Amino acid sequence: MTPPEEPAKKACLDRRNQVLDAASECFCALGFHGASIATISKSAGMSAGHIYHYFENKEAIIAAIVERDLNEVLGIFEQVSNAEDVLQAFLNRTSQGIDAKLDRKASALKIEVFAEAGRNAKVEETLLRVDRLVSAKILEIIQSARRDLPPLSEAELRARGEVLGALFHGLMLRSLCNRNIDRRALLSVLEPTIRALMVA
Amino acid sequence: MTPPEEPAKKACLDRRNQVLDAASECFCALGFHGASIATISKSAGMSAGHIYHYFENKEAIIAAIVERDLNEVLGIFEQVSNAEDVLQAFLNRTSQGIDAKLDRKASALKIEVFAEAGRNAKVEETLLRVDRLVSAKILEIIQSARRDLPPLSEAELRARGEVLGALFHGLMLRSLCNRNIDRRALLSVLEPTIRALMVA
Amino acid sequence: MTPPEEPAKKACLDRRNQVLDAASECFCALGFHGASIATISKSAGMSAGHIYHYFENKEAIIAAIVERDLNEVLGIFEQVSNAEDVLQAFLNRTSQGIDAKLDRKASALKIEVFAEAGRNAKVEETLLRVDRLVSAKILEIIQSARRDLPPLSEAELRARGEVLGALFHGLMLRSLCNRNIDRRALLSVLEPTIRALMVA
Amino acid sequence: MTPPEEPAKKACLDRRNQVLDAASECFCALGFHGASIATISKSAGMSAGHIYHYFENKEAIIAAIVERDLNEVLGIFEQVSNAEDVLQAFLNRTSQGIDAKLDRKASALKIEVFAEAGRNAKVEETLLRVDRLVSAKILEIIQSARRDLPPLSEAELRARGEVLGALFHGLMLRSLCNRNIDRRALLSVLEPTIRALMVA
DNA sequence: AATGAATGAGCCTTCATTCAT
DNA sequence: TATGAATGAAGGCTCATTCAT
Repeated sequence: MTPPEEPAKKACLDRRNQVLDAASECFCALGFHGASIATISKSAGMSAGHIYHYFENKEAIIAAIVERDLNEVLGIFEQVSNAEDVLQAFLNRTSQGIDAKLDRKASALKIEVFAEAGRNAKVEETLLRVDRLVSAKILEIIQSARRDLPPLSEAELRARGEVLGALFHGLMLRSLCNRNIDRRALLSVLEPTIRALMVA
Repeated sequence: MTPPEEPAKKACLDRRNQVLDAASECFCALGFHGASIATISKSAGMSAGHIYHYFENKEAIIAAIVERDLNEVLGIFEQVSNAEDVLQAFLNRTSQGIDAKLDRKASALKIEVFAEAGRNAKVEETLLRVDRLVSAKILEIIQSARRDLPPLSEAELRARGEVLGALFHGLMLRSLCNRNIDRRALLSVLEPTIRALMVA
Repeated sequence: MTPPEEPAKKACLDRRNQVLDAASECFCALGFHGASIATISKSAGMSAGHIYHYFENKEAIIAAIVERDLNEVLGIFEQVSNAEDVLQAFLNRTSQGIDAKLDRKASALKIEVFAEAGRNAKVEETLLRVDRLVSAKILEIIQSARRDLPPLSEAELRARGEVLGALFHGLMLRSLCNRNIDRRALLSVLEPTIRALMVA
Repeated sequence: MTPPEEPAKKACLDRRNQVLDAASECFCALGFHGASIATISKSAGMSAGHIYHYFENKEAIIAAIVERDLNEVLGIFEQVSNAEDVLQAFLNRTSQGIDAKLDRKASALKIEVFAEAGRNAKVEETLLRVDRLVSAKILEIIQSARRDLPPLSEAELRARGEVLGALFHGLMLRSLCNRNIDRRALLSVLEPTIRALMVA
């Protein structure tokens, strides 16, 4: 009922983030439905009722987390996109990307987001919105990497973007199936694959 | 009056599958938490209480569905693995694979499974067990496709398997982000990528 | 979620009425907001959750009570309307009408209904719907009593109906203000007033 | 710097009335339970916490409003009672009385008060206390109007007062049932009725 | 005087599960 | 085998009220 005002005070924002951090952790461990407001409030060191001073409802907490996480991803792609040699920048980031995707906790939360998007319009909207931005960035990156190559058809360009996306998204799911993925070997397989998808 | 054992058992199994089918549909549309036993029972044309004659609890229904779905996947890979020309068989299946992954409802359920695995030991066990089998099949397939090529190191082989897996798993997530994926273009990008991962 | 089916069983209807009776009592004593579902369920000898097998929600309980009470009133006016000498029948009922209105418990509940109608669309709808029927009956009664008199204009007829209605409705409020109303004296004042409103 | 006592007290009273006005409006629109302290404080342009500097609790706000409203009514009857020709004065006020009673918002609040009186001792006490005063005034008015007529028995006098009271109280309830009451026709029916109750 | 962060109790509602029939 | 009445434990959320500032 009391959504935070525009020029919210720092203390207020801190408290808000405190909720977000606690909720993130709880959602990771228990899922969106498994983590109750009571759980989160306990983890955030705050009464359950007070959480509603910072968020309209549980869904809004989820949406805020989703927004935060997705924007982080968006930031990374923007960095890559701004690099001199985008292909190289992309490949350089890949290693860190792998580490991120293979972090089971983090992946579990991301997967939760995808699952939630199927039933929660607000989450879906956020997911789609940010994904559109990220996808656009990826297409930019591919085109930028192919500066000296003949341009691709729109359809092919988009398809390559989707496959690249699938590759990284898919690693999250793999991390949940296999705890012992060999990062080094993975990287050595991923690199030529990415290179091929971008500049072949 | 009572029919002999065998048919009775069959009727029982049919009834069980009836629940599983109904539950599958409900879970697809509503998620594991969104679909209540009442919902499922209504959809299965059976009283809520009676469902407990066939399943110990809701978790068991989920586990059974996961088991069934994963075994289906396993079956597909076994078929491919038994083909004359495995690479070609794999590529042939890819088109159908794409259709399956881009079915948003079905993907939503699969994703739900992954999310659930993080909190539900039984589901995780099933997921890991079947995934181990599927992964092994994939490795077989790769090796079979490379019959005339120098063998890969264990690590590289596994990594290629993971990347192939990520590719397909990832498509499910992509389907949730983008409703308008161009199947044909996707296939034309996927084919050389898969080929490269298997026989390059 | 489980609204009662059309051919509901008797036991089920009994149980439903059991809730209605308990709720009526609780609402009388505590008001619609003061009486919680827990209170009602305790008073009905039933778990709180089970109440939702008979009513979609608390509002539906309120609506059912309102409906039941108002229909009772409607029935009385229908009886009067069907009498040989409606004026006399009306006057005869007046005494019982007074008793009903001066029953503080019953009046408190009715007043609660009026108050609730201001904020609860479903209750308002029920109140208005039944009141329309009752009002129409009253107009019929007046006209019937004036069979041998010159007809009234539509406006005057309606106004007389409203004043008659106000008289009885108002008694409920009076009963809440004054515990010691002299029924006999009241009747002797009411009778000529009603007579004048109907046949003067 | 601090202003002298008197004005300070006045400012305090003003602030108090500011709360009362805001609360009145909120209660009209939302009912006693529907209007939260937060709602009221927002409407009063004051923090929720600060309201507790002026009122012990929500109940006290309700009681104060009831007191204020009832005293207004009392004032009106006192004016009538002091008029030269009380019957005429009463009839003159009737038109305004009708307007007041047919104001649905205002009536809803009054009804709310009656409902609340059933559960809230403080409200009931106020209601009864003021009603006693008002009733006494009405009896005075009747007697004064009958100056040249034979006196009524105590019981009959009181009964006439109750019926007059019921008439006006009842109009509030009628206004909630029927939005389209014809004021003019109502007045023309009410006038002879009142006249009869007072001087017949 | 004034704020608004903070609490905690309580409310309505849902749902997995059990059990008498 | 089959039903559905019944329970009880949460869960999300609201709100009167308090208190440090």
